[in-house]
Amino acid sequence: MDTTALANLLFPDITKTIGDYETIYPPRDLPEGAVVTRIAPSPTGFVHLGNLYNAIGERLAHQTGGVFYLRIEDTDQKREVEGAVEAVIDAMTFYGVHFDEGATADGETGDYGPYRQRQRRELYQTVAKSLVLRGLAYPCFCTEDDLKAMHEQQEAAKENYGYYGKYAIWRDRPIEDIEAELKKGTEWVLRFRSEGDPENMIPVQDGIRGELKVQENYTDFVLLKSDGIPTYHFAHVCDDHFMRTTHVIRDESWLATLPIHVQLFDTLGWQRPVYCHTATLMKMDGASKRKLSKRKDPELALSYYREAGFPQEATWLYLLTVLNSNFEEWHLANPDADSREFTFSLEKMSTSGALFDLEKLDNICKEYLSRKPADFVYDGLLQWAKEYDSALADRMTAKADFYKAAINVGRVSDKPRKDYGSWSAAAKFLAFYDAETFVIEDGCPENASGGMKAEILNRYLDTLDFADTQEAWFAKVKEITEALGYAAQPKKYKKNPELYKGSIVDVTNLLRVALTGHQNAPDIWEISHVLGEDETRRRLTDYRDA
RNA sequence: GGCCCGUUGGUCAAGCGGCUAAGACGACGCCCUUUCACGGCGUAAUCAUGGGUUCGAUUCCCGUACGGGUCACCA
Repeated sequence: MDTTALANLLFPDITKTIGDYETIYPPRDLPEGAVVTRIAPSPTGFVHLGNLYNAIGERLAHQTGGVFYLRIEDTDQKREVEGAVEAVIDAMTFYGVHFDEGATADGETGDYGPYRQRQRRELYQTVAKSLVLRGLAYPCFCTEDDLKAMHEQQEAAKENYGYYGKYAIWRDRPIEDIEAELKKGTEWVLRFRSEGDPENMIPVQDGIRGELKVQENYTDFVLLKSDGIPTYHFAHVCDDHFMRTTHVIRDESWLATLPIHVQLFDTLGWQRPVYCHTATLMKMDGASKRKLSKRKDPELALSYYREAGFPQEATWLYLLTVLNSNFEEWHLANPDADSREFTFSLEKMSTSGALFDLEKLDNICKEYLSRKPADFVYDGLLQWAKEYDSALADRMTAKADFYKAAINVGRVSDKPRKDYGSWSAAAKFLAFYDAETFVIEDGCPENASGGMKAEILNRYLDTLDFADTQEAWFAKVKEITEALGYAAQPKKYKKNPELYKGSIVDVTNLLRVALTGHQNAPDIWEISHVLGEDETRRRLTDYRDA
């Protein structure tokens, strides 16, 4: 076979060589050990948790004086959605992920571009042509139906699926046949001519998993699709070589095609990057685990967390505890330190698929928010509200001091409350403070309902004096409690329930429901002072008369 | 079906040949407490399984089971 003739037949317009590109994209001038990595999403409009998960590469890159960039894998035009690139950048920016180079909303920055694969067509074709020249690639004119029939045949014969051996019908065709098809205008793909033997096991060093042994690839996989655009496999190898990527961090589902990638790097004589295959986040489905699914699981979408309003930094705290097994310990020892001060290491990454634990996320967020000053919480909530609850945003803006005071209840203490872990939960929790959103949600405690309700509230209203200190106020509550036949100490009531109508818990909970609509709410005295005397009296009276 | 990856308590996990097998979340119990919280203390684990290697395996090797992933001109 005259490979030069074939190469020119297939790629008449390609005049550059691989060597030219080596000059265009020289090795990066970086310190020893610097990590160059990236995230490489496809612009489907769906930004998922995994994208953020793999953005952990940023920390690795910046911690070593390396580079973190964004590449857009838009080789599948069918799946592309308008505005998807902006969505990725927006989501990453929201979570504080910073790119040193790569695609931007309206263009790109950096010397190793273009960073959108479809704009790198010439580069891929140049590499493809060189492979044809070396006799390592050839055109295949099979139709989709041909391939389907082949697959069925293999299934029936219980043979391995794929384009190989006797099934690789275009592998050794004479150039005349190829020319004839080309003349007819038949669509073709470019396939890699694999010399691999499935008996050979290739050792691959994985940055997370250690030494892996993969079977050598024996199928003639597709390099270039019929539209001349590369498959993921080919684009990945060309790009990560010429963009001088040192570490490829990606989901473990790519482990299955690792043999192809390794084979490509090796035959092109390029140094393989360090592959780092992360474990897939799982979810419980009935009794079994399964991969988080785009269709079934809303929590796979990154927007889910933003909408729910989990604070960005706290979301990272959770992700980091899942990603790096020694992070949690570090964070416990340095609760106020920025998570970026933590030295991230690949070796500490988990290799088995973890169940995504929303409960723990919530707990981490609660802990995080409880340590923040009221102003911070106010700002965060307001920002969230502007996007997802404009009515709340308006109220917060109109009554900023009031909302700050409400947020501050139970906060200034060495044991701050942990009432909410997300902005949406905060919005719900704080609703009772504002007269505009106040509703009674819980019932009155049993021992205080009926006849005693009005009695208790009347007595309380009579003695209520906003000038009282918290101590004086509580002394009065106790007086009322005892005067009406309730035990001032819950313990006493527990011991002799027959001696009392109930305990102080019933009395205070009644007040709590009247003022907040809930049996679970912070300190009554503090709340009252946020509400002000008029509103406090109004609520107590309304509840008495209800 | 082929190939690949994984398997320590309900969940996340530490452990990298010798330990009473950390810690966190959740659960439960107790305590603190003038209410709601917060907090403190405590309870619960035959490291999937069989066989090696070794004086000694949760840790190393092989098999089995189970779980997951992947076998496209999608990434």
